[in-house]
Amino acid sequence: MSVRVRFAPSPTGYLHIGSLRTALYNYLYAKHNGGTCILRVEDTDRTRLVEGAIEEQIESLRWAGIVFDEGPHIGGDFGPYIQSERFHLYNQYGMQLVESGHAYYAFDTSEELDAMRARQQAAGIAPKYDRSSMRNQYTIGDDETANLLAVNAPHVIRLKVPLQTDVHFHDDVRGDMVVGGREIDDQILVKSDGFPTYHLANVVDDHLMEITHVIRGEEWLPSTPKHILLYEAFGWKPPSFSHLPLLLNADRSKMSKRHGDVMVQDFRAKGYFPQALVNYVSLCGWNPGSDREIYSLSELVDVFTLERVNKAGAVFDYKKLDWMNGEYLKAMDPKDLAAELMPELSYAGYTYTEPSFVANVAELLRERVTFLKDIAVFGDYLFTDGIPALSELTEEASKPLGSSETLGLLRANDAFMTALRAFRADFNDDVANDHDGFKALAQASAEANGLKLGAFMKPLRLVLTHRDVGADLFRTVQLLGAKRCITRIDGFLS
RNA sequence: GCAGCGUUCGUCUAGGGGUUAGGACACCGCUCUUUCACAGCGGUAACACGGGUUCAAUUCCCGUACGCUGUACCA
Repeated sequence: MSVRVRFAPSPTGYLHIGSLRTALYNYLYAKHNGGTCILRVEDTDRTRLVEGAIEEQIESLRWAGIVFDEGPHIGGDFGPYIQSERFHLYNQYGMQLVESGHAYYAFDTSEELDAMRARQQAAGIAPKYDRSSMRNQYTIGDDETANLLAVNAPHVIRLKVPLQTDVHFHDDVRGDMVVGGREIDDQILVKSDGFPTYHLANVVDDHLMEITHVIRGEEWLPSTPKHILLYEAFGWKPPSFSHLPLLLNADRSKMSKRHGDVMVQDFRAKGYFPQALVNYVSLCGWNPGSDREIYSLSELVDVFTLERVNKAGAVFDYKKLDWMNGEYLKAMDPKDLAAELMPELSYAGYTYTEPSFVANVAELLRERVTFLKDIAVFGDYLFTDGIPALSELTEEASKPLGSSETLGLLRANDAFMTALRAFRADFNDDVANDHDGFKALAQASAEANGLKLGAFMKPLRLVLTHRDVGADLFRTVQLLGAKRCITRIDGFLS
């Protein structure tokens, strides 16, 4: 039987990085096995719906390179793929369970439920729906039940968990599991508003959509026995389950917004490459069994197996993600980098944006930044005619920056000023394009005034770029071109 | 509280009855160098604890501790 997996997000907000990892593993597993990857929207809770959330999540997934074979945005033979469009199905299956005795109506009010839990708490018992003490009805033919239903008394449908039997299931990540029936609560299947809960809708849809493998976060492990019970009640064959370890905050709690940016769009906005984010996240909770760490999406498809998924949660390491992003930055084709950089440059209003020039700049500067877009800031002096004024430089860009005070000190430094004039006198287009000639001129100018090469080059960089740091100065000069260099030197000397 | 799950360097992890317990990020040092980086080289750093099984346990078993998740008419 061919593999069919699903990623089933709830449209309650932006796509979480943990959800991206879950979607990724589903995708990798499906593609590794030549199977089908389905997107299904689980919007059974109408109170938590967020407008536009589905679209945002699909877009984030698309950005990450995860493509689905079936889903609300592409269709398929098992649709609709949005649960709110399938509500009629769940009611029908809920009724079926009541009729077969696997579920029952319960008419308790929330006050009664609260009181029950309070009693249990006081008695030190685990809170669980107590069928014997509550006002509920087990049989549909029952007179009182019929009367209550006739007057539209608010009610839910609950799963009738067999107390005496243990529920067994196998998890492909964690092995064989067994949970005693007495530990499982009589889960609400259909809410009093007539809408199904996740548990019912999820099982019904996984069955109807012929899902073979459920790959989801570890937070679902405790409710899996309920799902198994539902499959058994319906007489359906359950899929196999894999519960993924959680992505954690530095304090090892479930990764959440309180501790930093955790939405995929946050990472996107910061400038991470989707390939880097996907690559990094693939390694949180799984490993390929080798020391290699850089994998493209299709390479991940080739090597991904559920057997190599870990059991323990993984703390998300933003620093390692940064490193990985840098690896991608260094590996990419400068032409592509230039194309991606272009919007930043036009936004900043820069004039030197000829693609091959930008590609050269990107190739030169990418060694020293984490994000591509940093090049636009870090190398601002390359993209304009006028040298950016010290005061105009952003704080981010000015970390290793000289100050106007430094420039003043330079002007007071006779040895440097004389050397700079000597350098300026012989500097021309040829020098700007000849590494050895450039170095010889710089050296000669410096030494004639008793300066070491470094004591000349560093200030020269400051004069030309208004920065203390940057790429190799010769290559910088080459990219700047003789004309701009001369203008800047003259500007400083005048 | 109850239930389930988990526990190898700070972090991600490899490994697995006999290993100098390997790699990566981070950190530190050195080299390179006109700066900052990059790179190269080197370094600090881990099997939670206690019992058992065994000639031998970090690895298997049982406890304990700690952590996490769940315990909703949320998903």
